[in-house]
Amino acid sequence: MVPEDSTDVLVDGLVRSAFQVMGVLTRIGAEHDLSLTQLRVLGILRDRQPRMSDLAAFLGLDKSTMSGLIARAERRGLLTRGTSPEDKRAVVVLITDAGRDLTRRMYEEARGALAPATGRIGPEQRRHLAQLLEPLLSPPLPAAPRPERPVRGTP
Amino acid sequence: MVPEDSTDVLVDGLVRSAFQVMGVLTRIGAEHDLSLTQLRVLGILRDRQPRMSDLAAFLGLDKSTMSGLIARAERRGLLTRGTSPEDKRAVVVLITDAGRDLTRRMYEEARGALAPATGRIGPEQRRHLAQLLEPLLSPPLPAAPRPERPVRGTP
DNA sequence: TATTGTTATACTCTATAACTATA
DNA sequence: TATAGTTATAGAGTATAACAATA
Repeated sequence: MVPEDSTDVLVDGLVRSAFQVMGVLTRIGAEHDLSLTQLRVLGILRDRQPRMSDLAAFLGLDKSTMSGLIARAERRGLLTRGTSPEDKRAVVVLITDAGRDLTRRMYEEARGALAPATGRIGPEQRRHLAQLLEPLLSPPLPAAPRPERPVRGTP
Repeated sequence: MVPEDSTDVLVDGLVRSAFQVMGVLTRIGAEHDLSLTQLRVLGILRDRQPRMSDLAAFLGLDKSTMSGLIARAERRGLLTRGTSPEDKRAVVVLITDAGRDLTRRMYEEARGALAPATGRIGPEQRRHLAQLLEPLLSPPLPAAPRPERPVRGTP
């Protein structure tokens, strides 16, 4: 029995946890006819109005992939495209009320679906786990950095 | 400032961590022309010989999806299909030496790619984090439950 | 009859390449 | 010239439906 390296056991746990969480989110998304990526985009848009290129860079996707993703979500009325006043080439993406509602519902469902897991430890431990996780997390997309004032979408 | 619920902060951390880890695994898989699902399948096969239906159930995918996934990986020589002696309808999936090598390399790359994150806390804390995570994890596919003895593949 | 797996089909996700418009 | 975004195209991932073989 070899003594286990602390990084190895942690990475193993993080990977297994990640697959488990992704499984839940994928299923919940699918129940609302959304891909995991679209669900993630909606989550990002809750408090941001990024440009197409911001989203593509953050998600590690090609800009052409974003075009299709955003187009399908826009067709469903979950978000709209707006123009930036500062750069006429840019397209900013804005969540709609319908998109916001759906997103809220899905994240509630995710909390419920993960409850059997998170409920296996006590509230103190949950807080402690969240605190230990925190330093590992990459910074999210900055909230609403651009533009200063909300932008008019095309309804 | 509303006091945050312990479950909410934890779920938020788990979701962000999951997207981060999936991003790393997706990139590493892509660098070896493998999808996230195929990378996961190879990881599962390291110490198991599941049937197609076991894999499909565990991954939450349709059996027809498995057929395509396994066919593409088999064409690349990463795994083979074998037959079960107990049930002539069943197909068991076996990793090849090439598949095992590639899998080991990819998981090493993942450890390296996650090192900047996991290195932000000390070894004690890494161990502690892994311990807190442990109770939340779903049980993996049982290791090599069927068959008792290894099965002959079709080389 | 029910289960295991494959095939045919259709749609989404994804990247590459070529294009337009703006900086 | 370089950057932001769209469109055309092609391959992989996915599910549904229909099917063959075995239980």
